[in-house]
Amino acid sequence: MSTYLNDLNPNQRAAVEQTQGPVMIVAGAGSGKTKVLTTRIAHLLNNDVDAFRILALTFTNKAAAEMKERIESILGNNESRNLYIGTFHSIFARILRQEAPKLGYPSSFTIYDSDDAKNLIKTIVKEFNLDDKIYKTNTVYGRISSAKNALIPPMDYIQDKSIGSEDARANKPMIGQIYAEYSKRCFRNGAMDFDDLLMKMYELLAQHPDRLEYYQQRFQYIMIDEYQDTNVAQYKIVDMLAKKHKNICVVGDDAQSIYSFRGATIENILKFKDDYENVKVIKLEQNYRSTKSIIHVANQIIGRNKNQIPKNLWTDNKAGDLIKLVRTRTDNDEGRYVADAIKEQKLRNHYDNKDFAILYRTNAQSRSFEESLRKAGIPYRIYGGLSFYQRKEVKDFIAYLRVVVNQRDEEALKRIINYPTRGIGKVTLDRLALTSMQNDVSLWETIQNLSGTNVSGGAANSIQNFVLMMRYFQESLTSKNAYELADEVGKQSGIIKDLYADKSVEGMARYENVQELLNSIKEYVESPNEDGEVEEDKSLSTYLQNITLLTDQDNNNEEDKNVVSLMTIHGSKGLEFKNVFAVGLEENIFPSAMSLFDRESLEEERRLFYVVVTRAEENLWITHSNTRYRFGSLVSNEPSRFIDEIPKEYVDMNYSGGLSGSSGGGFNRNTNEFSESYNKYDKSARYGTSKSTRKAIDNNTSTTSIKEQILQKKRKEDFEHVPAQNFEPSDPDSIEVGDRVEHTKFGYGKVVNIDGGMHNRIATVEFEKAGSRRLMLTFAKLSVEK
DNA sequence: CTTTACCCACTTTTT
DNA sequence: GTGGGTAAAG
Repeated sequence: MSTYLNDLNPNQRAAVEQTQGPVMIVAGAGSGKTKVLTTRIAHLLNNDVDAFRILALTFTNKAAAEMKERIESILGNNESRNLYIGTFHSIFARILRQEAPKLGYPSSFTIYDSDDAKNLIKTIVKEFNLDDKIYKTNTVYGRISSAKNALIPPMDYIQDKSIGSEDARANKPMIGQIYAEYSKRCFRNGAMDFDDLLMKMYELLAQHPDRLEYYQQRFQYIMIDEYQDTNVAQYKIVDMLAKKHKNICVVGDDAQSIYSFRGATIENILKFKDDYENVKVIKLEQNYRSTKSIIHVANQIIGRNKNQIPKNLWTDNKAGDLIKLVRTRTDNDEGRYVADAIKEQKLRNHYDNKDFAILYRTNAQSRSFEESLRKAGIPYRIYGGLSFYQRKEVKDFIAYLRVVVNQRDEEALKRIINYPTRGIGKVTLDRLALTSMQNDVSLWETIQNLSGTNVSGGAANSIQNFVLMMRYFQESLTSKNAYELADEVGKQSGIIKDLYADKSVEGMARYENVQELLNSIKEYVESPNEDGEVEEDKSLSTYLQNITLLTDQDNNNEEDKNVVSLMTIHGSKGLEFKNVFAVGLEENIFPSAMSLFDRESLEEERRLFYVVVTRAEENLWITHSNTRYRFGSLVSNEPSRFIDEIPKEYVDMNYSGGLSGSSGGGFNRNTNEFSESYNKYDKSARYGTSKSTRKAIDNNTSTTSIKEQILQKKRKEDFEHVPAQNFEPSDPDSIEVGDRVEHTKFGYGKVVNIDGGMHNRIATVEFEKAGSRRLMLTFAKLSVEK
């Protein structure tokens, strides 16, 4: 008998062993959800279920990769190769490649990312002679995307009265027409966008009963991670697939639903029980990740939300430290503070770089942290943001490859037809576009034969040469592997030469990026297939199919492992870190300015706050800055309302001790702003504590030690030092053991020891009232008594 | 036709 | 502060 079941608690084990019938697992943060899912799959395999019969869907590549890895390590063999584990998008893309002809698409269809999609929309808006101030690309794209995620095709969209009046009210009555044209063009270009991967999958199953039958039969066991984040399309597809065998297991946590902007509807998890008969509901409520303090704070926060499934998250872990609250003066100070704190923690508690994460609400906030970490010599990695494949030079190069594989891919063709510049300018392109539109053919077809166009002379000549070159590439498509062909493209097209010629810093970086792309293609060609597909095909087309849905974070270099992680809170879902810095806790940033108007989106922001708090295993810092640069100008933001929602007895305002002083850090109790917001909080405190969270506190056996901490903190606060009027910090390098020093907050004391290196000297100071403290001299602001 | 110089809109969050 | 788009200059 296998031992893997013994590692599970009773509820986890029940979830694993309940393999038949519909199961809903409500899994709180850190309750071992991934462990349950992976063990469950291993258990199925162990009980003679064929890997081919199992489908497991996740939302991110990261989650899918982790599941695969963990199943392999449980099984100790590569039986998992035949499993279908992946994101909704990548699994459906794989199926759609095989079924493409049924839908009229080529199996080598291109996948448009949102940039491609937006460019196409922009083109259409222009062709329709619409005002792009009214028909903003992002808005139109958003409308189309939501329609697709709700499985509304263009004709239904146009005919739907309520949608029509909604668009009319917004003064955008033509969106339906744009949507129709957009779909037509995607189809003609042999391209699907992200949303099509869902919608076309649905159409395949809905319109082809034999395919539905086939996939129902094939996927007898279906598991879905993060079910609270599914949208209507995902829901419908899964529902159809599972209808026959009804062995469907969904895992989710309504408290962590943070993707409604992408069409996710919390309804799906709430109504699951109505969709199937005899649904087994299993709750996982024991948290194995975080300290009691963190869990308590998290429960308090989420307790403020109205809409939720009642649950009681608890932990047996130690009480842990209080939440460290830090205010800084500027965003750069915030960056510096975090870098210094990481340095200090590493020295003091022997943490590795990988034990730290800096989590922010928007990608744009990463800059100040990048800068400070670089200066401090701390290695880091930014996840998300502009991924490698989205960089202009990489996209340009890939555009060549895309056209070689699929000539109809018009977005790619437009990128490269005059890159590097070959004398095919705007006027020429406009003429070509016009002819294409009149004849209703693709741009590629138009440029095959220029006789019907009014393009001539140098431009016509260039186009002919371009066409010849692309045809030449296409001829090698089957004879050359991906790397050989890509290398050829780089050289013949002139891209490499063009990039090499630019000797500026950015230009060199671009050149290196393209070289890196070529390297990765080479690696792809030389590495064995681990996809589970039995294909030794290393052609360019298979390569492209493999990368389009890879956003980033796939290059898990060993050397990259022990680094500080920077990412958005959305990106951090499912991950855990010993030390978490939740940064930029300011009104208009977090909660986002967009969310302040209605309760629902504010609650979603609060769930997001819940997510970031529950990422932390041991220590959680919450930082915010008085001022920061946004859109290039200085703005000042109020502290986030979420800060007030943390029970104040769990907050250590003095944590930043050494940082207090003019450079900010911690709450200065002389500014009454903070106590005001606390008074506000006190009045509403009762409403904040739900029954379930209160129970969690009562169950908390070692609250005493937390109380003890709170008492200690109170004692610390009992003294108040007013610095001398002429207080001026001394040069940190001049401070020696034995000096009598004054600190702005801790008062007078004596330096008893100094350790640490040249630029991060740490002094141990015995203060008369504040006791013994270890302070980093670079920012402690100590004045030596003469 | 290409390069340069300004202007603007941009910041939620992801596949 | 950036990147893309447009208008004028080369």
